[in-house]
Amino acid sequence: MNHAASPASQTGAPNAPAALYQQVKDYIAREIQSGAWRPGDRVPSEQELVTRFSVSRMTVNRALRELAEQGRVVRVAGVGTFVAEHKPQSTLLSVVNLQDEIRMRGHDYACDVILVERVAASIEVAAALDLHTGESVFHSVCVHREDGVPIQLEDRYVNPRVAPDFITQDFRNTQPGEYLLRNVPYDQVEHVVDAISATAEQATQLEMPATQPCLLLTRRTWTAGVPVTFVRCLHPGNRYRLGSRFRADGNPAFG
Amino acid sequence: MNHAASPASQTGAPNAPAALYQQVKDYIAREIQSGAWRPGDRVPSEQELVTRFSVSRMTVNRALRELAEQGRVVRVAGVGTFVAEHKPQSTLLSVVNLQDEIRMRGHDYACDVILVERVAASIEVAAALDLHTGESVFHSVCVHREDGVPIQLEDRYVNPRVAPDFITQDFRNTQPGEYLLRNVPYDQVEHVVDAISATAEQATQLEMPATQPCLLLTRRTWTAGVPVTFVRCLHPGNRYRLGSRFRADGNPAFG
DNA sequence: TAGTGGTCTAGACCACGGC
DNA sequence: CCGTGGTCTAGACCACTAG
Repeated sequence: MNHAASPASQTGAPNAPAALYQQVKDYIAREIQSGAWRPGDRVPSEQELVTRFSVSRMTVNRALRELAEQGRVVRVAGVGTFVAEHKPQSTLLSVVNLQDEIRMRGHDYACDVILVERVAASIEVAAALDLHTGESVFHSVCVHREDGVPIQLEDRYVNPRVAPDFITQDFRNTQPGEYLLRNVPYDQVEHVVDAISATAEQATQLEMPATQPCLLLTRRTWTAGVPVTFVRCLHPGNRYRLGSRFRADGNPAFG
Repeated sequence: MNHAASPASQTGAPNAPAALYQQVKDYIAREIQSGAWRPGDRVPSEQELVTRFSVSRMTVNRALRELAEQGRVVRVAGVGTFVAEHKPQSTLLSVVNLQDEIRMRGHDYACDVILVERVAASIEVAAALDLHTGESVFHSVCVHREDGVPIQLEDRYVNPRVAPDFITQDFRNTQPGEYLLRNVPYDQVEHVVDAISATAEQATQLEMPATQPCLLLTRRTWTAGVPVTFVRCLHPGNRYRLGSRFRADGNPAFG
């Protein structure tokens, strides 16, 4: 194995050998992927890998730490490293900011704010925002358009405790979601995707036939554990889809 | 700042101070989150942080590297580290293995294999699997059930070049997707989610009314760059949803 | 007590980009 | 040229777990 004095392992280097930690990582990943090491099997200890690859412990440690972050191995201090049980066959789908996504496609983005009001929380909204039924909440409805075509009907509820000035904003230039992102950034988010039919009113607002199935993206966000917003985004099924591309090595590349 | 001789920063330690790299990470994350450092702003160099926090460069490097992995900063070798442009408001949704998911809920899982055949690739299938139209491909159709209720109609095409024995398998005990996972593990995957209407035949197979909107999950997988399988999973909208919960600090926790 | 992983240090060499 | 980040080393101390 080549050492510190060896050719570059720099990002840009064209035909450079992989970084040492990456070589160790690849080796372990291959043993797991090939089935040579089964789930639950013990992975060689850091010290064993140090001697086997003739690298320092920090290098082996980085390889194992990153594999653990990816969920391929489980590390237990004082015990050892093990092949993760049952490669949780989960994959990731990306949910991107609509405005950025549309503009990145080079298309025109517009947002019609249909409604901004203060209402009493329904049972559902109160539960979602962790408030009492009947408490005052902010409510907004907008239609987002791509090149003039409605792409999303956004039905949003906002917790006045964390965004008291929401109701007094001028939403002609900044859409509600954008305002919240800038002023009440969240640190936790929950998403749910459903396929449903639109109501007659929703179909009208989205300028689509009522028979068209829709994608419903429901999102809740929190900041420091306090609910910020609860929003239902309704997309005509023939005008919107969620997608992702994922490479095994760790970094997802979305397209 | 406390040093090597300081109290534990071990995982298990109850009231131990955070690890030094974590403290540096937290500091930078706070400056960004609070808005003190705007997108595009330069983050102090590793050397500056080393002197400011009186820690070693490796420690600062780990903090910055992990922030870069999370997409909060962008690092350019030879130039510097910068606050990431407009936190690409993307979030992740998990797509989990259906069989595991159902069993994890404590429900009964079953799979009816409707069909396994060899067919000539249509234009669409040929494009998806990177084959020529009319080339021979394997085709299977199954219905997956949760407690007897159809949850997914799986329409799968398999590249015979990478899974030549697919057609000769006995799928009474192992379902097609499971066979592929075990024998032709993939290293790249693409997912797309749509909301569509089921055809009459599909509605019958799923034992659902034809008017019910459906979630269509289309997946393609590759191994070493070669397409493995192209599968369309159709879910009745009222019996299935995709969901995720994401914490800001890095590791998504799905529920 | 011996082995494990978790963290940290104080150096080091390298490729890159801007000056 | 210098400062930047990317990587690597050969040690070190610690807490935890098991025999």
